[in-house]
Amino acid sequence: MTISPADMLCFSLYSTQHAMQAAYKPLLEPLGLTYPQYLVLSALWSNDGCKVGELGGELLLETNTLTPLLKRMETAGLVTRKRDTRDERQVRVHLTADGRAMQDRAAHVPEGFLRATGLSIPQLAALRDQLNAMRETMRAKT
Amino acid sequence: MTISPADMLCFSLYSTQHAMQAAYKPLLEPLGLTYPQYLVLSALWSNDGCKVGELGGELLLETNTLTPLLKRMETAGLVTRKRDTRDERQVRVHLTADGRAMQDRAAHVPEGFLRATGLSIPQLAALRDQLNAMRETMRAKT
DNA sequence: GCTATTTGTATCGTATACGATAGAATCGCA
DNA sequence: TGCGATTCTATCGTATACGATACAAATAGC
Repeated sequence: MTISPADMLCFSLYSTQHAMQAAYKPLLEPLGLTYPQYLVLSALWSNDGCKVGELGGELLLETNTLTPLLKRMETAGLVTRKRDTRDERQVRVHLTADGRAMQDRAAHVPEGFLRATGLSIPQLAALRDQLNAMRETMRAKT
Repeated sequence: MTISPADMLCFSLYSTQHAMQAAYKPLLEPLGLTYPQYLVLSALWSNDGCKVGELGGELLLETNTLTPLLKRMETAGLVTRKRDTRDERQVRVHLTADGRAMQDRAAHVPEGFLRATGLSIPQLAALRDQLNAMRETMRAKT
C-alpha cells in the first residue's frame, strides 16, 4: 500500500502555497508586484528603514534571496538601499514615495485574498495559528 | 494601523512551506533527492509509467516545471522518459530499478517528517484537509 | 594598537516555478 | 481525404530560494 501525494500533508502545504500565489497574481500584477515583493513592502510599511538582516528575520529569508529581490525593487523605484554611515556593514532599506504610495494602491488586496480563500476571519486566524505553530516546531528542531 | 507579515495567513503558508522543505532536507539529502523530486517519485510509486501531463495533474505543476525536473531525474538515473509509440505527443515516465529501490531507501521519511511537525496523526489529517479545501476553493475561482 | 574573530551583506551555482511561445502529432469535420 | 484546430510537451525569459563561499567593516583580546 503506497501513499500518494494527495494524502500527504507536505503536498497540501506545497500545492496550497502555489495556489495562494496564483490567487494573489490578479491582485498584484496590476501593481507590478510579485508576492515576495508585496511581503517586503508589507514589512516596510510597518518598519521603514530597517536593515536587510532584520527583514530577513521577519520574512525568514536569507540575504542570498533578499539582496537580488531588493535590487529588483530598487530598480522598480519602490525602495532605496543605503549603507549605514555608523556601521558600513549594514544596509538600510527605505521606501520611496512610490513604495509608500503602494500601500494605498494595494489597500484592497487583503480583502481580495480573503474572498479567494472562501474562509471566515476566525477560520483564517485559526489556520494561520496552526501553521505558525507547526512552523515554529519545525524550526526549533533545527 | 498596518498589518505585518506575521499576522497574514499567506505568510504563514509561505514560511511554513519553506520550513517544511527545510525539515525534509536532512531526510532527503542523504538520498540525493530534492523535495519536488521526492514528490515525483511518490507519484510514480503508485502510478508508474504515467504521462507527463498526468503527473502535472496530480502534482499541480506545468510542463515548464516538470520537463526540466524529469530530465534531472533522468540524468540521476531515477526515471526514464519515452515517447509513447501510439501517440508520439505523449511522453511516458517510468521508474528505473534505482527509482523503484528508492521507495525502500526512503521508507523512513514519512515518519521523520511527522516527528518534525510535532503533530499527531489526526491533527495532521485535519490540517491537510483544511489546506486541501482552501486550495480547491482558490483554484475554483480561477 | 594590532590582529584574529565575528558580523553583515553580497556573489555564485543549482533547482524550482510559471507566463508566453513554439512545434510536432493527432483529431475533427466539411 | 485534407487541413485547420486541438493536444501534448518542450523551450525561453524572469523571479524566487538556498547552500557555499567571499569580503569588507567592526569588535575583542592581548
